[in-house]
Amino acid sequence: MNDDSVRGDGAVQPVFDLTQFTPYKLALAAQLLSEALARQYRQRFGISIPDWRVLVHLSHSGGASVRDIETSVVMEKSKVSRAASRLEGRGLVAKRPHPEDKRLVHLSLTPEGQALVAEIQPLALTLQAQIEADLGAGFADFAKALDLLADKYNLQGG
Amino acid sequence: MNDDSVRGDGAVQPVFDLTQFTPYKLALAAQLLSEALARQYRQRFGISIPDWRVLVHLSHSGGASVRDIETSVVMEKSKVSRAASRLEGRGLVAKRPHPEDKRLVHLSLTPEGQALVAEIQPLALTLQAQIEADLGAGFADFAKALDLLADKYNLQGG
DNA sequence: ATAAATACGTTGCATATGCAACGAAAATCG
DNA sequence: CGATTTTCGTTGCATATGCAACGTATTTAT
Repeated sequence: MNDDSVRGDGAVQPVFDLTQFTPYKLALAAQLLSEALARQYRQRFGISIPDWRVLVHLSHSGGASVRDIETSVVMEKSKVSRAASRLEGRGLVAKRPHPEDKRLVHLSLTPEGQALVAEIQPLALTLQAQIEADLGAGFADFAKALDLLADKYNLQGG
Repeated sequence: MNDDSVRGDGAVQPVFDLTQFTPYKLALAAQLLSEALARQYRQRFGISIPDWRVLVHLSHSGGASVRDIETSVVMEKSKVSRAASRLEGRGLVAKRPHPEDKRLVHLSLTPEGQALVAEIQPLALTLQAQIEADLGAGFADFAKALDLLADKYNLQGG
């Protein structure tokens, strides 16, 4: 990444190889893994990754507002809103007005939604186990590094 | 991630926390880092990440076809084609017919394109250095893990 | 040599996305 | 209290994306 080459004018121009650039590697690994996952979710259950994230968060939390999901799974609120509408249309999620704060929309899984999550989770757990096996002893450090980067580059460039 | 909870019917349902799911963490870190980078590129140079990838590859290779870029930086050919057209429109990239194979479009940087790359590269190198500093001794292993995952999940789910 | 199959790059189309604007509701301030 | 600000969720709009289809060119097979 950092070998230097001398140009005709004598100035030094670092040789830059995109494939050795960490943000690129990170984006690539994330893209490939997401695509692999998305293929499964889509083919077998007809849901997208945003859908999946909403479903999982609702399963985990037992119910949440759009804003809750926006912050906890880091999705634009419009993306959450649209995913929720899609899922409601499929009968997987119920939208109810919040009794105390009428601005909020309370989202929760329907029984059908719970059943779907119960079906998909094993796939995710299997993938997780596979990744942990792939990375072996280095897995914990890898996960920590991801957390560190996400924390450091969360809003702002460092 | 793998704590189990017992449901009313006696069956065991693993508790699944999206935020501990590695594909999610990976996607999140990649997204945040990409956004930080994209902000800089866009604000200061008016280019997108696909544009940047094409520019860098052309700088590194000295010239390439759409297909070359598609495979080496893992971008859909339509994405490459559109980025190349945008960049041509801005005078940063030249499109020429390939002399031997008339199916190919030979892309190369114009002097203006070279100048732009020379301006942007320091930003990228700085970010790279920062990331390496953030991760410290663990950087090399982290990079290796990314390569391993990208390799393993390249086309297919493992 | 001719036909069929493949490769390359562009474009049309349907969908997904981010962002800003909006209306409704709640919180804060004077 | 009443007025202003802020919050929440949805939607309109411009843009970006993936995928398939297409025209052209080359390679392979007959």
